[in-house]
Amino acid sequence: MEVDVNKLRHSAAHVMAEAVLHLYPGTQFGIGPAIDDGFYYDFLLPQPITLEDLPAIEKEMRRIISGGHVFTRKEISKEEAKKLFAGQDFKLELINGLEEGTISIYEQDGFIDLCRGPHLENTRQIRPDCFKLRSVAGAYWRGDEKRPMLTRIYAYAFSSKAELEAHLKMLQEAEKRDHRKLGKELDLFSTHEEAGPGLVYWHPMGGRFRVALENWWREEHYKNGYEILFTPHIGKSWLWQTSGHLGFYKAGMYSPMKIDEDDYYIKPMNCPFHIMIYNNSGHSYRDLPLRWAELGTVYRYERSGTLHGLARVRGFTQDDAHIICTPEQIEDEIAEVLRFSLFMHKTLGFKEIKAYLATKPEGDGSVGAQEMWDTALESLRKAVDKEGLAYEMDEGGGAFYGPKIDLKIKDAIGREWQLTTTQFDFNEPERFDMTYVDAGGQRKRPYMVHRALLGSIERFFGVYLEHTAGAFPVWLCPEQAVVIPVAPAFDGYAKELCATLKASSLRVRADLSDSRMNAKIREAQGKKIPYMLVVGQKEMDEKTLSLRMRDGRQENGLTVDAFIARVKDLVEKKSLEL
RNA sequence: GCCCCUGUAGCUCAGUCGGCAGAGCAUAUCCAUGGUAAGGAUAAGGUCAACGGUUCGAUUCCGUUCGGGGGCUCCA
Repeated sequence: MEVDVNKLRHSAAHVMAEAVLHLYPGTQFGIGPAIDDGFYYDFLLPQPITLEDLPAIEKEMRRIISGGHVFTRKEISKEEAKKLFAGQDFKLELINGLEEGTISIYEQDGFIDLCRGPHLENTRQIRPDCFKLRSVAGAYWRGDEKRPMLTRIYAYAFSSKAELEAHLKMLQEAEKRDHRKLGKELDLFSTHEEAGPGLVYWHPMGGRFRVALENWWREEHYKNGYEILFTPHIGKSWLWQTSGHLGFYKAGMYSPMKIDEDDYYIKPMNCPFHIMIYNNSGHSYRDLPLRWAELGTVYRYERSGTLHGLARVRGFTQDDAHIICTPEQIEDEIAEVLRFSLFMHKTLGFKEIKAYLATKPEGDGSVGAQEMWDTALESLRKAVDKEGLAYEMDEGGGAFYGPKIDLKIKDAIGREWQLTTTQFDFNEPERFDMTYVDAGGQRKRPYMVHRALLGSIERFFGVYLEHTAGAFPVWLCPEQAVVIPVAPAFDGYAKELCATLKASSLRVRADLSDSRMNAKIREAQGKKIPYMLVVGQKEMDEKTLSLRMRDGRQENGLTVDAFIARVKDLVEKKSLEL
C-alpha cells in the first residue's frame, strides 16, 4: 500500500525520538521535521554520541516499529501541554510560541511528542528497510548560533526499499563525481593549508579549461553589447565607506592594509570600481544602457568551517557585470540578462533551469522607494514569463538594497545549483550620486543591476566537474586528444602527427613514455580525454590515424585532415557530442 | 566560529593492545618490437600534521593548535 512519504518521514522521526529516549534517558527534545530525502531530529543528549551509536538506535527503532503501535492524536490546552512537557525546555519554548487551541500531541508506544501532524496510523507502516540513519551533526537550536548546540541525527527515508536504494546509489554516484576528488585525479587544481585555506591554485590543465571558458565568455559578452573592464584589487576606505560596504558588509571583508597613512581594503565586490568609471564622466540618456562586465577576482572572509572545495572559498573570480540604464530600459535589460544566461547554460549542457524571485524584506531596513521596488519586481516577473521559465517566489528574501532573481540549474544526477544571480541595487547609485541627463535636460538617477551568469569561475568549475564527471565537451577539454604509438618505432610519426594537430590549434600531446599502448590508453581514458589517436605501421604508411573515443567507439583509417575538420567543427559549434 | 568525525610516502590506504614504519599506484633506471582499459625487474621515496604532556621509550595514550570531512549560519 502506498503511504504518504512525508507522513512516513515525520512518523519515523517520532520513532527515532522514542528510540533515543530509550537509549539515552534524560534527553531533551528539539524539533524533528521531514526533509527532502528523509528526516532529522535535534536532541540535547546527556552524553555525546558518534556515528558508531547509530546502529543501536536503528535497531531500537526497528523493534518499536515491529510492535505495531498506533499513532494517536490529541488536542490539548496550552496549560496541559506545559504540564505534559515539564522539564523539556525546548518543547516549552515551542508551546509558548503557539496559539491556544492549536496545540496537538501525538503518541505512539507511550511516547508523546508535541506535533502538528499528520502521521501514519501505525508504526508498522514504516517499512524497516526503507530508512537508514545517516549522520550526526551539530545544529544550533532554531539555527541561531547564540543558542545551545543540539545534536542532530539525520536519516534517509522513503516509502519503499527500492526508492531508498536508488537514492543511496545516487549518493554513491555523487561521491564518484565529487569535484575535489576529480580535481586531484585529473590534476586540475589544489588548495594549500600552509599557504592559506580557501584559496585556489589552478594547475595547467585546470588553466586550459578556464582559458577556453573565459575566451568564450568574453566573446559572447562583446556580441551581447557588453564592454569589458579591468579594475584594481584594492581601494581606499573612502570607496567602501561611500558604497556602504564598511557598514553592511564589514564582516565579509578582510582587515585593511596601510599605504601612506590610508587604509586600503581588498575588494569583496567589484561594483564600487565600476561606479568610479561611470562617475568619471557625465552621461546622457543616449549613452544608456551601459553594460560593463569584468572577470573580477574578489576576496571575502568565510568562516573556516564553511570552506568547501571550489564551492565555498575565500578568493574567487566573479563573472560580474553591472548594467546601468534608465527606468524605461530596465524591463528589456532584465529580459536580456535572462536570455543571455539561459543561452550560456544551454550551451554548457544544462537543460533544467528554474528561477527564484526574491522580494523586498520586511521592516524598514531596506532602501529605495516602494515604486522602484515595484517597477523592478514587475520587470523581473515579465522577464521570467517571457522566457517561459518556471519560478518560485521568495517573499521578503531580497537584499535590503533591491530585489533579485536567481537561476538554479539541475545537474546530470538531479541536484540543483545556483549559478546566475541578478540583483537590483537602489543603494549605491544613491550613495555615489550616479546621474544621467534625460531628454529634457534633467539630472536623473539611473537604475543599476548587478549580475553574474556563472556566479564565480571557481564554483562553476566545481559544479561543471560534478555535472560532467570530468568528461568535458571537446571545446572545453584541457586535452582534446593524445597520440599513442603502438610501439616506439612509431614515435616519429606520432610526433609529426601531434605537431600537425597543434598547428591547427588542437590541444593535443603525444604519449611517448615507455609504457605499452594498453597502458597509455588506460591512462588517457582515466583522464577522460575525448580522442585517443592510435598510430602504427599502417597509419604511418597511409598517413592516417586510428581513432578511439572515450566512450569506447572506434574508427580506423581516418585521414588527418578529416579528423581536424571534425574536431574543429565540434569546437566551433560548442557541441556536447564527440 | 560552533558540534561530531578525521590527519601515516605525490595518490589510495594497511599497521603498531606504546618498543627504530608497510602495500598498491605514480616516479627513476634497466629489460621488453608492442594494435585499442595496467608487460617485467630493480631503486628511490615518510622528523607517521605541528607543538606540549604522561612514560625508560609515543607515530600509537592525553591536551592544545593547524588542516580535512559531515552539519549549523551565511552566501558567488
